[in-house]
Amino acid sequence: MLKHILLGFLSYGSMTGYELKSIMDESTMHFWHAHHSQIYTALRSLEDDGLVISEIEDGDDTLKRRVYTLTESGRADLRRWLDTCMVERSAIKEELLVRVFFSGERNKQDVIDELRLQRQLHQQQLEHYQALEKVPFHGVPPEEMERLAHHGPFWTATLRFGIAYERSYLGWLDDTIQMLEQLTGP
Amino acid sequence: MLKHILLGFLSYGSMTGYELKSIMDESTMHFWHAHHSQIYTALRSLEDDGLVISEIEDGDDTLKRRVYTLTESGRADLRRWLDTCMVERSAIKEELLVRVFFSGERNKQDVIDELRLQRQLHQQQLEHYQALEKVPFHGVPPEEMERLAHHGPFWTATLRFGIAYERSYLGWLDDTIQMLEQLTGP
DNA sequence: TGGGACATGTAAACCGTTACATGATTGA
DNA sequence: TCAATCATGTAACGGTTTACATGTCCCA
Repeated sequence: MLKHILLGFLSYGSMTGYELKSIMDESTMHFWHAHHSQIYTALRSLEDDGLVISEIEDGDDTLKRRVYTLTESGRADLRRWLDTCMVERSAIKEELLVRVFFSGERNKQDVIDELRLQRQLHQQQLEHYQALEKVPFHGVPPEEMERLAHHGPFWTATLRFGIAYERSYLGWLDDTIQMLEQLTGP
Repeated sequence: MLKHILLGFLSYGSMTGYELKSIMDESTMHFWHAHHSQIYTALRSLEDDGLVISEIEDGDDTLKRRVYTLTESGRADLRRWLDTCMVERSAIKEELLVRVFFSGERNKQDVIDELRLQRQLHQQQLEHYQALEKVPFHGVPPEEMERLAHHGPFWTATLRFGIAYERSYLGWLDDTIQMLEQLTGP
């Protein structure tokens, strides 16, 4: 998955590992994230497979930025991946739900407090998405905007997913907090 | 995470790896899943750490069922884990969103077809949850129901999450399909 | 001159998936 | 006797996280 994300971003233009990490933190963060260590090793592995090539940016200064460029083989691999439709749902892994599931023996107020904290976090996340929605092409340099304009609707769609998800999450948290408050016993 | 799920189920009563896999497939499946291979190795590792003990069920027949039982140490570990509140949101990893994000160069109809297939899958999943909701304590043997009754509201809460999630997912898919249909160009 | 952003990596540990592998029990 | 279900495991591989490790550039 990460490899295809990297190929996807490199299809927009050549970039360093650091830039890929930054752009992911600004855009795919809410549906796929990766640590910088993972990105650097994935890029090396993509290079071993001939899907990208790298070169050190003009070596007149000591700061060595390794710029990665998509190869034809890499572009073909990306296209093949995109053209192969997903035929399953992607599975959810939500730690909070595991905790709620096993919370039958916990102190009721502790559970409520935990859900209220999560409520805050998800509220913040919702506000973050809503702010991003107002600034289309956040993180895209102005000179690239025109060339990438036709990606806009797709980027916006993923953002709308995030907004719908957080709203639904907040609704569930509110319902569950209310249910717990009405529950008798500890 | 998986280890705490196993400890959680073993806190209800002693079980084999096979039973733990079955019970997970019926209950935590929609927010955490694991393969049997992972469960068997995790149980061995929990035993190495002294959190569970196992014994082969009365050896008069050749069928060897290894029954795991929570130790005091395991129970304490579970309690410690539950008493340590989560202080971050759990991150999402949704492959479909990655695909949508990079779908700007794809054939529009292919994307719509992919989303429609996902629509079917999520519709099925919603119906599955709605069926489960009507049968409280599905998968719990009748003689255990009373003892586990106070877990009911928590189990139901996770199911309600699943229902809200799938409804929200379906709404997003419909919106996104509609957006794509109105989009000009290939 | 110190801190923060920029920039890149390695190593170990851990988690998760897929494939391989075996064998018993039960009911049709 | 055949298939489904019960039952348990190992091995290889790949993905992910955490910690360790280093050094530059630029601004205050």
